[in-house]
Amino acid sequence: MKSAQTDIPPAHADIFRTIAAIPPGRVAGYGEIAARAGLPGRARLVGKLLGETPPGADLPWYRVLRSDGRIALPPGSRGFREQVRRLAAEGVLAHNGRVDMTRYGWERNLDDLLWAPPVAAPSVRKRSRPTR
DNA sequence: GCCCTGACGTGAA
DNA sequence: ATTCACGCCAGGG
Repeated sequence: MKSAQTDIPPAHADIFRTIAAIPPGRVAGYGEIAARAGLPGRARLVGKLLGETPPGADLPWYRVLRSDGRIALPPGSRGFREQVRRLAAEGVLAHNGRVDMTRYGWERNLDDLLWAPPVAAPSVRKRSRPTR
């Protein structure tokens, strides 16, 4: 019986589940999601699905970025700004539409070791430059 | 069936 | 940093 009411292909379900599993404050690439969902090389499928997914969906779609840390949506678009805002709300800062994957990436183990959090806060911290 | 178009990724120039 | 060509796959015309 193929009662067709939930026409959600298992592959899609796996992708959604994987996206939902991205830890808050972390981000992952389309390809990474596909691979984790057991569909290596299917990055485009992930993008396709998110494109079909309504903004109000109960899914952390904003934690998915391009492999280079760039936001995939058109710069300046509604969704783009929305994504930047949502990420910022989690502490993930984007500069010029780009996020530092070595710092916020789901798999940043390597960097984690190198980054060795300098416990004490340096008093000579440079102030963010005025604009840009 | 062919061609083009995507919230993509990677390697080469 | 940019641009191109491919690879990949689902849809649409």
